[in-house]
Amino acid sequence: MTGPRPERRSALVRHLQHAIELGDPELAALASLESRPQELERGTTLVKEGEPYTSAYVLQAGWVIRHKDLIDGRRQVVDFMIPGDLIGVEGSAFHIADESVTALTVVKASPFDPDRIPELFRGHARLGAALAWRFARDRAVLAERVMSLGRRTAYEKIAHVILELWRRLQVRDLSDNLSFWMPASQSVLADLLGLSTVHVNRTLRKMARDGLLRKDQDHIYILDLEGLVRVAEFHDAYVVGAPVPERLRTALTRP
Amino acid sequence: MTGPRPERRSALVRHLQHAIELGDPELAALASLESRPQELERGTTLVKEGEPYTSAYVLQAGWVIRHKDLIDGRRQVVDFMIPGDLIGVEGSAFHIADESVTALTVVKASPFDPDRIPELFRGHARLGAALAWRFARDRAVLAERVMSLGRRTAYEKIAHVILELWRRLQVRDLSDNLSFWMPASQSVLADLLGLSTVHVNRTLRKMARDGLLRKDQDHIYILDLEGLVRVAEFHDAYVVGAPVPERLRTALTRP
DNA sequence: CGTCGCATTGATTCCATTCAAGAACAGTGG
DNA sequence: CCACTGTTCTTGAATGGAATCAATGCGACG
Repeated sequence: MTGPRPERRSALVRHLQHAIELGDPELAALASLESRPQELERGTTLVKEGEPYTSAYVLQAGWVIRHKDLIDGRRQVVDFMIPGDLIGVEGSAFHIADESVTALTVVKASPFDPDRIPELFRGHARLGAALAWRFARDRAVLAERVMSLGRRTAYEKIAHVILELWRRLQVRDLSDNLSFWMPASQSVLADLLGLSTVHVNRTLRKMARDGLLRKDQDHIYILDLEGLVRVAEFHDAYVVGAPVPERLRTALTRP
Repeated sequence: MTGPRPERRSALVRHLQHAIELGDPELAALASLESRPQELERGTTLVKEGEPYTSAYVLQAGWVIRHKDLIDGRRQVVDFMIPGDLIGVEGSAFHIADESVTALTVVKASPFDPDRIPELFRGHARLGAALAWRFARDRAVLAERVMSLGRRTAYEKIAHVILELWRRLQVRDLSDNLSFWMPASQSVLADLLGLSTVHVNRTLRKMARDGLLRKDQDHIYILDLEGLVRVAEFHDAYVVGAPVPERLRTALTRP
């Protein structure tokens, strides 16, 4: 209801800690990444496809998209990034960016040097593990997106992303009960789901008529959770909200 | 030309070493994963969506697919896995599998206990880094698949996967010059690209007429590499074949 | 108050699907 | 060695889901 809301404690720490138990040295290392957030205006390009990675960021507030573009203008949004996400960490593993990253809203982000990542790996095995877990989780989300793009109908696609976003936000305490701030236009949604804007509009309308969900300027209201889950065949348990196996969570606690 | 070909040295070691310099202890640890390969017949399910992970494997020979299925039978192939890939490592990070893994051919695979992964992380930071790099690279490949599924035409989709596979195989010495063993039927290809079998067939035909590529029972022959690259807007440099930044490759060499 | 981005709706077109059915193989067993 | 059977590949015809083209409404903003 309230638009972007400031987090109390660090969303980054909170969700990495969900995966791996972190000790004081790790927390200190992370804290140093989160200093001096910059404010970036909507539309700012943080990473540009085809160019070298420059800075990396911890996203503190606002939404950002990863996207790829074809020369003739076709655009594919690969994923949304929400507060707590790391932008441009891949810079530690690749020279050249394979996706662009663009601010969808005004954004607060703490820049840091991606060259420090390997250093973190060396000094803090637990952070390395947490980061690997994170990459694996991202991969799982993308695999689900592939399923949507390849085999789901427009109606099912929309149902599925909405549920996915809802859960991702919920895990970070960024959603109200059955509604959340969603600053993506129908056209952005279209580019995420491989549809045309017009068709997204029509489908959204239909879903509202069917009493499943409603979307206004920048909020989503889930009207029939059960219904959406059924339509989308949404299985949350083993992706977004999956608990991390104990053996991994604590395996590195005593080095 | 020759069907599946046995690798001289371990494909797993070869490609992890591409990312991170490994020392003797790491090599020893990996060697222990690659013992006693089992032979599995075509169609064997190694991992089943919705069920707990059991064993993990190092794929030694043959092709395997990761796929997801909807209740009404629609199927999406998420990715191919080729010799040197690790099957079911996610088992260390998740309880329940979100994808099925099925053998597309007769397969040789070395089973190992996924619970050993966290242990590897602790004992060998470099392996942890290599694994993280691997997840990141998988994610990049999937992002490119998302682009294909969302915004490319059938013609472009096929051109793109073929090039992607060609490069992935090449990096592991599994392709001949401009042709490679490709044991996926048109129907599997269709499920990968979000198309119908019929349309894959027609498009493949057209691409052959246009002199771009030819596919027979289980081989792909690239006839016009330049042409394919142009059609697909294929940028290899920053995904499959990307060199790993020196700072990461060697960052952990002296702990 | 005009402009610009976003949402909405109608009309038309098209890429890809579905349905159908025959051909080409590969593997199996008599 | 050859019928028998089951995939996989091919091609034609009809249908359909989503795209494109086009036009209007509407709220935010300088």
